[in-house]
Parts: sequence; structure tokens; C-alpha cells
Amino acid sequence: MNAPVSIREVAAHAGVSVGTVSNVLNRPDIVAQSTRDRVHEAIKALGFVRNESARQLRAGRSRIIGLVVLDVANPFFTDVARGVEDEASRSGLAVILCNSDDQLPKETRYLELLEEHRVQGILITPVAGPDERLALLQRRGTPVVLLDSTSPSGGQCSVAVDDVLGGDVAMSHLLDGGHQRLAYIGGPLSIRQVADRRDGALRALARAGRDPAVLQMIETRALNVYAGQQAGMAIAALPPRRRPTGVFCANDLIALGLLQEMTRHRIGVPEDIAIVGYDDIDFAAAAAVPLSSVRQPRQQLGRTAARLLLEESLAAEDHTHRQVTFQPELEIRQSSRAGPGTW
Amino acid sequence: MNAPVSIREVAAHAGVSVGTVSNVLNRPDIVAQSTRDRVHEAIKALGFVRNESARQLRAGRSRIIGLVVLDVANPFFTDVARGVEDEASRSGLAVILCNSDDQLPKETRYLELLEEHRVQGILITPVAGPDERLALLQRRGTPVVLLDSTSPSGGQCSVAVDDVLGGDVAMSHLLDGGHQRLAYIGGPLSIRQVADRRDGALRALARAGRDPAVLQMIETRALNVYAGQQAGMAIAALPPRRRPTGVFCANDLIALGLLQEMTRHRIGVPEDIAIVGYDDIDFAAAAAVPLSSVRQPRQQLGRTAARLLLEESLAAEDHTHRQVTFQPELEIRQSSRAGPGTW
DNA sequence: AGGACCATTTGACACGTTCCAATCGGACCT
DNA sequence: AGGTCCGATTGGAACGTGTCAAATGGTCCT
Repeated sequence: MNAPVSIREVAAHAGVSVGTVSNVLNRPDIVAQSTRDRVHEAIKALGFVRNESARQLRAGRSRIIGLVVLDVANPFFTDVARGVEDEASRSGLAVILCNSDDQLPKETRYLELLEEHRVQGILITPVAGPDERLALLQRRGTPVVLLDSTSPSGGQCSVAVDDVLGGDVAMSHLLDGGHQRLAYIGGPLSIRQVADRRDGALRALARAGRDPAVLQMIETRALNVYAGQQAGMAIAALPPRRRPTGVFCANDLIALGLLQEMTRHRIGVPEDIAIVGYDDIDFAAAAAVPLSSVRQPRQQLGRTAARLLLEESLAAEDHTHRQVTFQPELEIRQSSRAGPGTW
Repeated sequence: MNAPVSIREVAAHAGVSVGTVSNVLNRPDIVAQSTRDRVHEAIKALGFVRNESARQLRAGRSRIIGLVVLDVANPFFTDVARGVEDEASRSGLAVILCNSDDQLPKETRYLELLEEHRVQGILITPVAGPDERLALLQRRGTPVVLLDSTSPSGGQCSVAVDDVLGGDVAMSHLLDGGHQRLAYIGGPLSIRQVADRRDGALRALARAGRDPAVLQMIETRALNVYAGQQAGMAIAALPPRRRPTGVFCANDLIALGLLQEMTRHRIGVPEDIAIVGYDDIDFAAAAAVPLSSVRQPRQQLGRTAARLLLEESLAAEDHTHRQVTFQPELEIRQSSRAGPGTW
């Protein structure tokens, strides 16, 4: 309705100068007790609220961190986001959460938007790997930290989880269970995580002295429940003796879709098929057959990323980029507990 | 690194005045083709990026919408958020997503922050119902739209789903299935949605001429999977002939927790216990036994809320608040398909 | 040739804040 | 009494943009 009150009106109402009001707000210690009280009273009476835009204009940078994720609906990212937020709010920063939806144009638009807002820095899981655009952003003064992605050139700080190791651990676990016919479900392979986890699985096979060809690859179009169901239908359609008995899924959504389809076809989990997922989302433990899954330290990932960002934005010229890698852990649950059945 | 380029430098580089550059950016039609080209070239050469803060300072309002939710990890809110984002981006607005985490202090802090940013408006699911703080916000010029919550005073626009109807529909469905011993799981009852859904269930019972006392209430501390498991353990501990055969859960997380616990105790769903959840999150359909659930039009909720907000922020004085209510729909799946067993 | 009109461009101000140098007024010292 | 010092306050200059009235220069008409 009525226009917001400015610091000037507060000053007039309290009978002091504008500078004094500003001081009350920013360095209360240097202004006399009585004036301070008077100003506070005026602020309350008029309902004054600071104008952030004006502050930032003066300060040069805003007090916002941009976080660009591939999918807000994915629990992985919401957990990361929470970690980021925790760390950011300690420093009085807000987080603006952007959903690139895995679409390059949307990502680009958000990057522009964030740069126009002169954000403190950007945390991003890039749709298509680190980019010239990101490097440009950096050069122009907006620090960028890669999330769950690494820069081959080392041009940015990054925080990631060792996905190759994760795939290795998952597959080793299935091999330990004595499974012979194995499958990996996930895709598209153009996504680094998907490829890395597969590579890890292959590494485990190689180490065990097994022919990589025993690993059946089922590439999906996406990493969601529906894709898992599709893959599950394909598996159910196979004659039992050709079905894999140990399946490693590129993420839990796929694993849940697969699990559901197995249940529907009365294929026992884990008796007939052992399943291992990835991400250890809440619903993994909550599934009818609790799902074994590779857990990533998600909140910690977010917190660390935010910390690296703050570090970089504070350090003047002499900042060296750091690449932090976390190690995933396998959480073994019922879905992979038994050995393979026999035919 | 180097300080950002300002419009002034662009002007100098292109050999025009500052005003002209601004015109190129905001009203390209009134500037001559040749000058326009020259300016664009300068912008590119210098890597100029608009300063949003300065723009908003001039404009008075920022081009951001604030969205405050109770829990970003809850799929309900992420879907709503996407709806909001869709609608906002049509108008070139960005969304800043805030997670109040069901904590009043955090909520308050975010409201302050958003007001300081002079956001276009705030969409909020208040922790403790609509508040004097919200009314104040409105009076000071920041439109507020309630999300999944209504203002008794009609002081705000609001968008909500008829939760009483949802509870009614769910319970009617169970009654249709011939269930005699019924239960409602959810809590705390201080949450409006939880209470409304229960009231709806009671309404259905009354309409069917049944004693409300046949509805066993299991109040939980929270609306998550863990609470559902707890409730499930309590139910499993009952002697079979005293167990409810039809259970309505205040949300899907609880239902999933319950489902898991039933599976673990080899209590058949739906043969022994029929389950109906609420929210129809993706995982409901993906559960081992696909879960019947009351679906709310989530994205539409978000879109509508955003639209109401824009409407209000454009309308000058003569805005009358509107309360939009959506009707939920029951999605019947396997978890409630059969009638009750017999003992 | 002189005037009128139009399309472009210009220059200056305003937005609300922070920061800094300058000023004020009192208290204390010599 | 004059000088000095210090805490408290003031005034004004930025920050980068959008807007608007005014200026500019060119074309066309009479």
C-alpha cells in the first residue's frame, strides 16, 4: 500500500541525521545510548525495514548464495541444499535455490540471473559438466564451486563423492554374495555419475578376475522410478535362468521402481534378485524390502561446498582451488542380504 | 577479480551516453539500429552484466518471489515449488525458496529477510497459522498469499485443498470396502491438515451411520516415515482380532512407514490391513504394494498461488482477497483394493 | 530560405544506503 | 582563559540504474 519508509524518515522522526541512523544499525557501539534508544523507537513507530538492494548496491555484492541443482524433487539435492543452507545462515547469508531441471537453457538463465544479482557465489551441479560459462563467471568475479562434479582443469573448487569407489563397493558386495549373473541399470551414460558408477562396478569385476561381459547393462533414459519400472519389466520378461541375480542400480529411484516391478511379478527380493541402490534416500530404508544402498554424505557435501565458497569469496587474490572428495559408504539392508537362488 | 563493468563504461566504449545504453537494454525500439548494434558490441566486449540491485533500488520492488515452506525435503512442497516457479518464470521472476523447518524463529528470520529484499510477494505455509506478522507485512506493502492454509479473517489470498473432503473420501472408500475396525494415524493434531483430515473421516463415519468410536486414533509426533513405523509396531503388537483392518494415514510418509512395518511382520496388505495415504507422492505409486492415496493438485496449487500473488501485486488499491479451494481426488491402488479378512 | 516536425540522443536527477572527513560541544589540563 | 582532546554527530559523496524533459540534428514542406 503505502511506500516503504526510508532511513531518512526515521532520521527526521528521531531528530537525528541519516548517518546516525545508519550507525545505529551497523555500529551501535559508537552511538550514545540515548540517541540509540530514540532511533530504535522511531524505527519501531514507523515500521522501518532496511532495503537490502540499496545496501548491496553500496557493498558491491549481495548476501545471497546461488544454488543450482538438477532437480529439486530429488532427495539427494534437498539434503545437499539443507547442508548449504545451514552453513550459509551461520554467515547471515540466504540461499536462492534454482532448479535447472537438467535443461541447459534453464541453467543458463539462472546463471545470468544470479550474476545480475551479484551473488556472493554460485554452487552448481552443471547439466553438462564444467563449462566455459562457469570460467567466465569466475573471471568476472563470481566464485563458483562445483557440486558433485569436478573440473578437469582445476579451474574451480569442487566437492564430490567418489562415484567410482561407490560402484566398486556396491559390485564387490554383490560378488561377495556369490552372484554370477549381474546387471547394472542406469542412464543416460552421458551423466558422469552414471558412467563412473558403472566403471566402479567394472573395476570390482576386474579385480575379482571376472569377465566384464557378465555385467549386463540396461541403459535407461532417466534416473527416476518410472525408468526403474521399465527396466524391471524387461528383466521380468526374461526367462528365469537368464535373469540377473544381482542388480546394481545407478540410484535409489531406479532401484525402487525395479523393486516394485519385482514384487508385482512375484520375483523374490532378495531370494531371486538382490538389489543395491545408490544415494540412500529416506525411502530406501522405508521400502517394503529395505533397500541396500550406497550412501553419500549429502549434508556434509552441501556444508563443505558452502564453506569452500565462503573461503574463496573472502580470500583475495591468492586463492588456490581445492577439490574435496568424499567417500561413499555401503549400507547393507535386506534387499541384498541373501545369496543367489539356484536353478 | 576485477570489479564488474558498469553501464557507464559501456557507454564510454560505445561512444554514447549512459541513457542510451539504458534504452538499448529496456526499450530497444526507440534507439536507432546502428547505435543499438554498437552498444551491444560494447556490452559483449566488456562483459557487462546488469546490476539487479541497482535496478530494484530504482524500481522499488525486486523481481523475486519468496516461497516459505515447512520442509523442502517433503515432495509435496517440492511439487508446489515447481508450480510456483513455472508461473513465476513466465513473468521473469525468480523464486527464493526458504525452508522454515517448522520452526517459528527460522520462519520469522526468513520473513524479515524477504521483506528487506523488497520481494514482489511472499507465498507461505505458516508454521502456526496466519499471523499478525503476516498482516503487518501486507500493510507495509508486501503481498502475502497463504499456501495450503486459510485465513479466517480473509485478510489474505489463499490457496488450499479441502482436507476435510479428502479425509471424507478416504474413509468412505474404506467403509465401502466393508471394513469394521478403522484407524486414523497422524499427528500432531495441532497441525490443521491433520485435524481436518480426521474430521473428514469422522464426517464419513457419521454419514454412514457409524459410531465415531469405531475409529481408533493413533496420534504421532510427526508426519514422517519413522512415525509411521512406530505406529505400525503398535498395531502389529495388537492381537489380530483387535487390529484395525482399514487404516487411513494423514500422509504418505506415515503410510509408507506403516506399510513397511506390516511387511516386516508379515501382515498382508491389503488382505489383513488396507491402507490409504495422503498426498500421492511419487513413492506412493512406487511402493512395493502400490499405495492408495488422496491426491492434491500440487503443481496447480503452486501455480495458482503464484498467479494470485501477481494479481495482487499488480492490482492497485481495489484488490479483494480470494480464497481458492481445490478438491482432492482419491487414487485407488492395490493397498486398499480387497475387503477385510475374516476371523 | 525559413520553419516545422520527427527520430535520436543527451544530461541530470532520484532511488536508499554506507562510509568518511569534517564539525560540534563539552570536559579536562595547564 | 586558552588550548587540547575525545566522543558523538553531521553532511555529503558515492554505488549503478531508469526515467524524463530538454537538446540536437536532419528532412521535408511551403
